[in-house]
Amino acid sequence: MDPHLLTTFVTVARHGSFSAAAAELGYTQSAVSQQIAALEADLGLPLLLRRPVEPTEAGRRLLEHAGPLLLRLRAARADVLRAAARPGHRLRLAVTPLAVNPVVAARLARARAGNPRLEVSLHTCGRDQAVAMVAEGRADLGLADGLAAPSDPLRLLDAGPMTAVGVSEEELVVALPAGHPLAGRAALALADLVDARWLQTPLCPLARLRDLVGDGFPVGLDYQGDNVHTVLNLVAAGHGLTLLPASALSGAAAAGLPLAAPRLVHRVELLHGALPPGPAADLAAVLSG
Amino acid sequence: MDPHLLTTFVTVARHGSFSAAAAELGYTQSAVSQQIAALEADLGLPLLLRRPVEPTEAGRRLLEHAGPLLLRLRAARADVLRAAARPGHRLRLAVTPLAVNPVVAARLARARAGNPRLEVSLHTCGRDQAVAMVAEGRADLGLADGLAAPSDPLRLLDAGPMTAVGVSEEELVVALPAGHPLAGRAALALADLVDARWLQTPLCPLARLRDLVGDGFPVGLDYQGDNVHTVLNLVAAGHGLTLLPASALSGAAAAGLPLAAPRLVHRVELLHGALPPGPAADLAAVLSG
DNA sequence: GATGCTTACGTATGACGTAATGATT
DNA sequence: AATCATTACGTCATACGTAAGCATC
Repeated sequence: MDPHLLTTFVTVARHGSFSAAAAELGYTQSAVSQQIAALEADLGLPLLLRRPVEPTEAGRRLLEHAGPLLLRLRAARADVLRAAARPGHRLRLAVTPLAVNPVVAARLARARAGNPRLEVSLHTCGRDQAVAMVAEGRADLGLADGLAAPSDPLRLLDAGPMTAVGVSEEELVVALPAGHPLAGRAALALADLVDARWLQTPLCPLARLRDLVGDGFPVGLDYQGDNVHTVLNLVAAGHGLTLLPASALSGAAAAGLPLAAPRLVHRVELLHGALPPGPAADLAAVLSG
Repeated sequence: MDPHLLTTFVTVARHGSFSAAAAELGYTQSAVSQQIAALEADLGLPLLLRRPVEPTEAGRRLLEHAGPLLLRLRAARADVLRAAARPGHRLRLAVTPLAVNPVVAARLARARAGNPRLEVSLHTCGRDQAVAMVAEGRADLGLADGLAAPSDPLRLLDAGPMTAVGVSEEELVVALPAGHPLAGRAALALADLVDARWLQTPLCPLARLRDLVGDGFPVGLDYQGDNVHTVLNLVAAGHGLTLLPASALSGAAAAGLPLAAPRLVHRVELLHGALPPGPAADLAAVLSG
């Protein structure tokens, strides 16, 4: 169960080919073959079917473990090195699309005003990627957002010991077309909307909604993108409903109605590993309020 | 960052001695010295101070990562092997002290009645140990209990992909001496008790309580044991209060008052890894109701 | 017959043990 | 002086590359 062999295994499984994996990893075909053979001998089980190359049942289980395992290994190394590295003025933040809300943006401005030498760059990415970037040291801080019950933490990918502190919790609103039959109400209960058509977007994943509330929420349209204006235009055109933080709807093409029950909020959390005193720690302190 | 070297590192750190670690691991002193040197060279940092042998700051960070990492590695291996192993009739359950409540015990009886060949053994241990035992395949199923908000999952140690399903949620009561000034009330709010003295026990860890409710809950007495009768006698004698599932107080020396707010429950979860069809899967199905 | 995985074999790297060296109490 | 970690060196295992073999499309 050498991580080296595990890396090779996941690469082979991803490509469905020994030779392609060998090319990516800088090995010969033969070496990859030997590594897979060694892993299979170690476990006493075949992990891959050949021709076509695809994982066996045991292989699929191992794949489920291998990804997180290798991530944590990289995270451990990065965390140790980061704790020892001398802090700089250039800070990279990994942010999810809706994490930079007015509260966060204002705090960021305050931090920059307090330290003019600070150079900040924001990199938008998905939630798991943000966690991975912080864990692996490719970002100094992370800001991740998501749906949660009030004062409940987000369920983030576990990449080992990492700090996650709540930064803001904001009201969620149901975005729906201006002419929608329910658009006149003062507030909406999610229970009344389980049978409506919903947008499936990374900004409001229906799987998470079902997880929190229960079954239902049929998919009206799947939008693989994180542009709020696009989402609102899709909502306005009747493709489906979605949930957004209230601040994301200012001057929008769609109506936004507060969510009555069950009570859910849009939560933003700040992520970071070990932070030696320095600009990164200062920024983290300002952002977490 | 070879797991091999990581294992050696944690062993050395635990013993505070290269030679003792070498003896435990079956290496020579020299080999251990070389392994630590290799790890330090790989990271470019000293991890241990010598004479006396104790971790540096970087070493402490690595230690935090190494334990869970090695656990997940063993868990991955165990999970793959378990999925392939032929199921037997002897099932080992890792259970935390309060996990076997009347509901669980009744379901276990039902399962045994339904399959007379079933041989079950229960092994009591702490929560993290229970997770580790299931993850590493030293137990077929696990039953873990803890405090949680209603229908919230327990926060268990993450040892990789593992199934955790709720089995029972039960009312919590505040155990207090029969003559206590509050003992006459119908129910109690936790907020009224943050300044009372509390028992610190594995059955009701105050850290978890503070995590869920807020600061306070000063320690009256620390009891390192899991015997409910002992706890109730300590409560009756006025050493401090504690929370227990209602069913644990039948015929007790202390009074038990229902908890009004904030609403917390005693939750039991069933843990298992990959379960091929067989007695283990059948038992899991019965236990999860 | 071409493509792609496996096997055989030679080489080189490195991991451990023995034994000598050095440091600390 | 005794204890314990480090360094030096010899040996053995193993991991990779080259090249030949073999199965599948």
